[in-house]
Amino acid sequence: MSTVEEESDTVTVETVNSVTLTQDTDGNLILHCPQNEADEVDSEDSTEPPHKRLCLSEDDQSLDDNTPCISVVAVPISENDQSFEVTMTATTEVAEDEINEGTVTQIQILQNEQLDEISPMGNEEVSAVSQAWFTTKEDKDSLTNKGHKWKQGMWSKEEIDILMSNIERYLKARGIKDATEIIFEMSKDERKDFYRTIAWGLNRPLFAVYRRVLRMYDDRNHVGKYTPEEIEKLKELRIKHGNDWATIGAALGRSASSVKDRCRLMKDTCNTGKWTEKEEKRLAEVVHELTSTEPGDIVTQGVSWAAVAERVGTRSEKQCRSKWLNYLNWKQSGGTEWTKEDEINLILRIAELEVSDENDINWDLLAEGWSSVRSPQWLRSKWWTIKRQIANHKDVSFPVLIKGLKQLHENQKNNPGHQLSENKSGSGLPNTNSSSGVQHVQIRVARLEENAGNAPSPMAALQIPVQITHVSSTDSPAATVDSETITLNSGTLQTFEILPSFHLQPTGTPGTYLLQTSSSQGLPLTLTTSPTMTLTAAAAPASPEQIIVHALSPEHLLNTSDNVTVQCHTPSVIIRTVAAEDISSSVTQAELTVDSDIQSADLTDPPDTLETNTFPDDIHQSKLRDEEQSAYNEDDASELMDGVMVRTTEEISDASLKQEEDSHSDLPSTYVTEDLGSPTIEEQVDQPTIDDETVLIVPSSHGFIQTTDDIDSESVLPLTTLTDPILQHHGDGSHIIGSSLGSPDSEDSKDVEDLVSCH
DNA sequence: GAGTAAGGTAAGGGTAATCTTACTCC
DNA sequence: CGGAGTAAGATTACCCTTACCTTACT
Repeated sequence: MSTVEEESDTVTVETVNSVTLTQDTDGNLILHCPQNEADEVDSEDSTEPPHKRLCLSEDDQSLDDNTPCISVVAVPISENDQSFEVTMTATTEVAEDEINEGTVTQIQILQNEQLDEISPMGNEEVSAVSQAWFTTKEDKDSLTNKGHKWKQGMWSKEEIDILMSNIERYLKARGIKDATEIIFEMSKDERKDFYRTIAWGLNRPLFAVYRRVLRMYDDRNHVGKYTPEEIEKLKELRIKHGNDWATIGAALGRSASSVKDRCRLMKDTCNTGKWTEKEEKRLAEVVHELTSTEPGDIVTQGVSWAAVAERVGTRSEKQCRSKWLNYLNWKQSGGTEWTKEDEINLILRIAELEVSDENDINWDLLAEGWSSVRSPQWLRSKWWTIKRQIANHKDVSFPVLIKGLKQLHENQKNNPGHQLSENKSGSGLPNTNSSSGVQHVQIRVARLEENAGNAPSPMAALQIPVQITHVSSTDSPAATVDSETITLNSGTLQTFEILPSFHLQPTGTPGTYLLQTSSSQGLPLTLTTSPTMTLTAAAAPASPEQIIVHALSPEHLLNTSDNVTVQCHTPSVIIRTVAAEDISSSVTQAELTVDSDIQSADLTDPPDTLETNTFPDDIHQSKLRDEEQSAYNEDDASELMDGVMVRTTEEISDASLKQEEDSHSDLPSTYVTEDLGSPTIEEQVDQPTIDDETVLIVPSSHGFIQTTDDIDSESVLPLTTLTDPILQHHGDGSHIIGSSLGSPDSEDSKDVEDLVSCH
């Protein structure tokens, strides 16, 4: 898949026919190369075993520009063991057909006695970009003319990982403990090739790598906010040393760039706070003057803010820029107010771009002709605000983020009656009494990516994309809402994405994961797999008092090839609530059994050992995400809300709920009720329903039924047919609880509210 | 001494996050 | 009137690129 450009004569290439792939908790694929195979390629008689590194190769041809880039980190298992582990991470989009057709047909082991002299990255493509210092325009033009492109902008986590890994390897190879020794203490000669070496696998100019490394290891960087004392001292030093930032920084214990940046904000003549009309007028005049534009013209680029600030006199360049781009430019040109519809439009437009990386968005283009957009920069900041509605937006892929936001806002659009503002007054949560203090937690099974034809391993069995949101039905739902997106790469054979939800972490018990919130909300949910999937909610002190579990619509799943869901693969689904004090001795509060005819995947199947030409999806996540997004685009948003809903609640005090309680006097501790705002159609045991969702409410005096209650099967809700479209699609499922949710959209809308308010 | 690679500095545009302020609602 | 909540505006620490300079090596 990628090869080494500079193969020296000392390099020999052997092909290994099979390796074992596993996956670590980060979703990285670990390739285990058996020692015997490694030995086979060890043809040299040298007393010291040759270094080996791994090379994924599509064929014998050299790389071209379209070659997908996979970062490979090869780590020897031990000094004496010729086995090694390789971590691979896909870094660019890979066409899935390439994957499925097995274009990666060989894994080559290269051996070289001076491996690190060739590449620390093993198989990384040697980017001409990363090996060029180029800071001059000529250098850039030269590379551009040769068809090279390189990454700019903020470093991604993947890039930093690669960089750190490279540095680590460099240090290890030379027995150096601390990178700062090299960076700050060694002479140029001593650290020869350091930057070139660690730049492998990074499509950034060497200079960018150099700057990044300096920042990373400079302990005078990231010191934080300047204290008033520091500011005073900085002023003195500035007078004394002028623009000698290195000296000032040294005296202040700050990096040169830090003091330089801070000084940019400090102008004796600078005002702070609200701009006066006079200042605004002056700023506008200066901007138009310096850009040779007329009042009313949109000016967002080509402004020398230092020059503007100089002329404005009372504000710094940053202040001028911010004021202009975020307000004045728009005001001057007669822009319109930004509305909620604009927000939805923004998400839709971004989604339409179908970019896999946020950096690929052309904000200038996006902002063009959009009267309520104040500037491309402002639009981007607006996007940032929207994005932050998802708590862990940083942890998810861009397509997934878009997908979640799109769904969220589409639902809002479709269900304006469930806006947060209405929630606030209680109308958005008709099933709960706003005075009850009841909190809701929603868990939505979102979507699953499956590598077709392969059964999951036990550890990979639970690949349940879930979306969890907390909603308080108190007056301030937003305050308690948390939501985030999970991406799970469980096992080697399946990849899936999870919409905004909680972190799912392995617990150490095979097949058991712990769902954790990123906030202090304390909602540990334990998911266990086979043969029955169990969702266990442990009631932490701050835990919510309602749990709602959704299963995806069957259409959503079955319209895709990766229709593996809990419902599809397990004979039953049990949803339990447990008291916080004893989560381990989980007590069934409600059991929802969902028979499924679908046995497309056996959760207990042992893990497969992959052939080298079998590429796991994980490597191609970006592609899958693209697919996922496109699949999503085809879905009706409401479909996502179809499915099973189980809810437990401590206090169900609203009238409608009480009504239902009355109607279910035969189920003293179990209530079947309508979904939020939806009429309820209760189903008797074993009665099929034709509803999209089933709701089960289990009251508990503590939000969760005490573990000591030890509810057995008798106390489990009576069976009824669950009319889950998923199940219907797969034949008739027998279900325990049935309750109609006449308006899935309304629930959908609530999800949206939850998400919107989660930040 | 010239050429070149590597390292370095300063300027300034930009981003992401927090802080502050103004406003609204009760 | 005042407190709480919220959104918008302001601020700022840090990031990144560009242009140009310096140093060391061949």
